[in-house]
Amino acid sequence: MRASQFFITTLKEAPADAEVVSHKLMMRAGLIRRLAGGIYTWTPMGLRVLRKVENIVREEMNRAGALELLMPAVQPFELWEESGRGPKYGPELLRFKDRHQRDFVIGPTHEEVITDFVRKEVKSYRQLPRHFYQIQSKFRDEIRPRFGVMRGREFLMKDGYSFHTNYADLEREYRNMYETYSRIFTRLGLQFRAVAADTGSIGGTGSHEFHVIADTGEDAIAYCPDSDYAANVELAEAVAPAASRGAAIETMEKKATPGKIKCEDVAEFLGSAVTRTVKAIAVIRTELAEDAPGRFALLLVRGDHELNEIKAQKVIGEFRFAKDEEVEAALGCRPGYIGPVDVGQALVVADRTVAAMDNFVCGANEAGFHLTGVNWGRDLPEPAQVVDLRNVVAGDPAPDGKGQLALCRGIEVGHIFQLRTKYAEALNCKFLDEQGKDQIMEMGCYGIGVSRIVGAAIEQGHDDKGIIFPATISPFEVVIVPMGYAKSEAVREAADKLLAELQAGGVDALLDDRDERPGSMFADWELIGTPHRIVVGERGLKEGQLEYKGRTDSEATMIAKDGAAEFLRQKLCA
RNA sequence: CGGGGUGUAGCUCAGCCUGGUAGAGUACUGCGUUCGGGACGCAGGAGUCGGAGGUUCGAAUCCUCUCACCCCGACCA
Repeated sequence: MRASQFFITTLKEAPADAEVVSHKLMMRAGLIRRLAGGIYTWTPMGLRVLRKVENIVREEMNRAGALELLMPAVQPFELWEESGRGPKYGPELLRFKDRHQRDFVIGPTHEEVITDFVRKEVKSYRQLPRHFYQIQSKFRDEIRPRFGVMRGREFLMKDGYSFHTNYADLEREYRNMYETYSRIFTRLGLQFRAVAADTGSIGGTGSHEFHVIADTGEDAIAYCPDSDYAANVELAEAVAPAASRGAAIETMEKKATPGKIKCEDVAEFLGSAVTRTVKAIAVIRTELAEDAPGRFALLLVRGDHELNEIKAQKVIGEFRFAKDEEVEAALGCRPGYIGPVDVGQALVVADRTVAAMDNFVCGANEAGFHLTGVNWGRDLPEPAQVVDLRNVVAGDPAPDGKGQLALCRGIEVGHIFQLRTKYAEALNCKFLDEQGKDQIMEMGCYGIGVSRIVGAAIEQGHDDKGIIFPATISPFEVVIVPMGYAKSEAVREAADKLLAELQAGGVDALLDDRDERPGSMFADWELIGTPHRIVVGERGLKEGQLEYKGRTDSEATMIAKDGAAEFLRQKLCA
């Protein structure tokens, strides 16, 4: 490829709406351009990267025995009604009507469509197991698209679905995919970690997420440095404290704490520790009738802990945070000074840590006052439920008992699920077994965020000059930068010859024959992140030499002109 | 959806408070000089000042409404 025949649009400054490095650099390097919120055009430069990622994914999926197919982006809404997922998926589904007023959606995922396909095409145990996948644009009407391609509304995804006669075989394929994903992310040159995950709205049981480790990641991951335990914080269990509750030595007292709402402030004001305070979060359980007792509930976590809403939901069902008026109606006090003492009909659910506390501080249900020296059993009834309600924090004991948890952040680039029979049952996807009996199929599903990987790779590989792409996904593997291509016959000849040699050897090379000043060309290619650069100049040519510099090398090195193509081929194999 | 902020040239932003001829840098076009680390000079094209309504002799500037985008909280590859 020659730059004059390609399309290069770099920017000196990133658009103001780009927040994270990968988004800024993708804009600056001209990989993507925004069309609307969370919707991007991939330029020829960006598309090269996307295609390379896609092809690695494809190769490994094929190698693992999965079969590629392509399903429509547009799906009849009927299928979503049949699976029962229509109402649940809700506003994220982009719905529309065709000219006959029939309901359609732009697919956010394809469990329904693939299950419909398989239920129609696969009738016998002899046709199983089967794993189909596709690489296709998805659309999810995200509440808040951001970070460019990392959380777009339209994005490229590899989604695979496997079908089995029994659970053991599903587990086998699940392990196969676990291995395959590990291979894919390794080939992509990413530093990643597989973590146990919540199964979210897709449902099912076993599930792992694959995270690219990056500080800008949207997910928090808890892991144990001393074992292989790793889980999304959404899921990571906060185990019950080892120490049991102490004796009720203090008497309960009401203390004025004017203007002190946050637990830290209250603790400081009272000369106590935050770890002795209890935070009460008022919620409304929306599944219960308006006047049902316990519809209004108080969730208690220690002052320095954070409520885990997913865990809470598993215990008390669907809920939302109570409005100020609702809190006042139930407790006679606005949020800020609420607590679990004397709460009438309200359901009190305590985190395990809170249940083990003694002589603690909490709100007095009276504006401007807190209670100190509060003790379970003496000053208030034992909590109705004692459960794991909070996010784990660094230093918590690991649930596997093998040390302490540490936290890091990650970008979710892959997710594998054991769906079991959830969709097969809803959509009546059956096969005939050896005995000629109808059986529901076991299903697995496996996703990779192809476009997100590009962003994640940049989050992990960049410096102050720009992107540092692994050679496997760089838009070009080698860039040839001639000094005075238009002026010098010798330079032109040498550059053309090297390009031809590299191309003949299957190297993805670009010759920058633009009539630009050297500085701009260097800056452009460092921004774009190509891993290998050859400078062709009259100076070196006189000695029969070219100049080589790897993207992360601090110094350039001179290499023999005649061996340059071979030299680069070896660099690329290394 | 709730809370905060921003909309002026492709991009980054000034001008707005205190109303009076729409600006700079960068990018782009032409010419010349330059040419191994984002060159320089001259000339040029480019903006219904997000949109609508209002106040005013006069609105980018003040008021109202609207739309879009960004940031902080509930989703997911």
